[in-house]
Amino acid sequence: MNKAHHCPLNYTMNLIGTKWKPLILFHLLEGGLRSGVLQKKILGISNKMFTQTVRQLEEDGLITRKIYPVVPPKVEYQLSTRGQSLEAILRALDQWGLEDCKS
Amino acid sequence: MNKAHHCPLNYTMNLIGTKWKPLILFHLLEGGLRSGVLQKKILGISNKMFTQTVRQLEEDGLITRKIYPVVPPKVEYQLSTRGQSLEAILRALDQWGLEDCKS
DNA sequence: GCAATAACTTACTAAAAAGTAGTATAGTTA
DNA sequence: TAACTATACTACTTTTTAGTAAGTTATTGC
Repeated sequence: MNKAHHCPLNYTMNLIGTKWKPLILFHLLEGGLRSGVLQKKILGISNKMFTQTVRQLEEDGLITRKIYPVVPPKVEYQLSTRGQSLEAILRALDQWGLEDCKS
Repeated sequence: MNKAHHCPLNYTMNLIGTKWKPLILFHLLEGGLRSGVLQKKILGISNKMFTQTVRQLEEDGLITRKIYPVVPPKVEYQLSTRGQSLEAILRALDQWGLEDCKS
């Protein structure tokens, strides 16, 4: 918590209110993924934004990063407990978009 | 819909995934508010960002704007039906922040 | 006729987020 | 020994978002 928040919503949005964060979290809902596989699922993301975003998510404790000491590198990301606790919200946001599109 | 979305979540975030939009919507959940009153509730927002954001929300059909032809001006904002449909999500985001803060 | 009012606009600047392209790593395989 | 691999980093530029400060409006009340 590095900023004052008069409203918890504000706090939440500072954590996940960016273009790519919710998308990455969403794609990890079904389980951990290897870095390259996850990145390919996020259509349109640049390589830079991908690593930058997963780094922030890791710093904020929303995902974990497991490094296998092999060559070429192997890295797996998965939701932390804290990240998992966003599941209902992520699915609700997705569902809302799905239904709203119809109109 | 001005952008391609491979995932409805993406669509939703393009609508409300900014610093101020969710906050403004959230403060309208309890009912319509006069412009000045609403703005004072959003601590830290600049006058420019306030009008700019409510304009976008209106364009996107998430809030309505009622103008009373008096002097000095009187304007009231309230959630549209589409905006109301975000209620569960807004409250969930707020609630999540509240509980996450504890840790 | 001049200040006060509430909502809004505009020109300008600053900061944050995102994109592009190139580079590093270090074993493995050809 | 040179290309290949998956992951990540860096410098640089562009785009988007946000902030500051000033101005506009049209009536009311002094």
